[in-house]
Amino acid sequence: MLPSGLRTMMEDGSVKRVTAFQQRVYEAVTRIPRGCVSTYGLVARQIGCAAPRAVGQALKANPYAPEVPCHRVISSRFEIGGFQGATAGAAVRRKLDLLDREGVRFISGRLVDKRRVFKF
DNA sequence: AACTAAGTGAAGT
DNA sequence: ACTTCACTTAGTT
Repeated sequence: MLPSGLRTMMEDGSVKRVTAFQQRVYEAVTRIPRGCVSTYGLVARQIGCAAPRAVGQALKANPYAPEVPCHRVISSRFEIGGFQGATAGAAVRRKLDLLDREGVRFISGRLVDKRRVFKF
């Protein structure tokens, strides 16, 4: 059971439960500008968390897409990372497409221009 | 107790 | 430079 202050009513009437940790993750990710990316590790460091995997878990549960641009978070080795619960397949291709539309390119699974990494 | 959308370093190819 | 592999991390269920 979660604290009662951490509920969010969605437009369709459903209620999503968002933990304090998730709110910290979403707040940080919202600051990543269009055309840039960050990494799970950098987001974790930014919010004072030592476990980047926990950031991935929070983004997987992101109820605020696309307002919280979770597609702009990739792995520290400049690989694409996951999207909508998948680490491969159609969902990840959509993530690549979203980034491509913002001018962020990947070649053979790796981010081309490392200057696009937003350092907070 | 088990499971992660990860990170790191080490060792192999 | 690339690919595994083992180990670690901490938040959620």
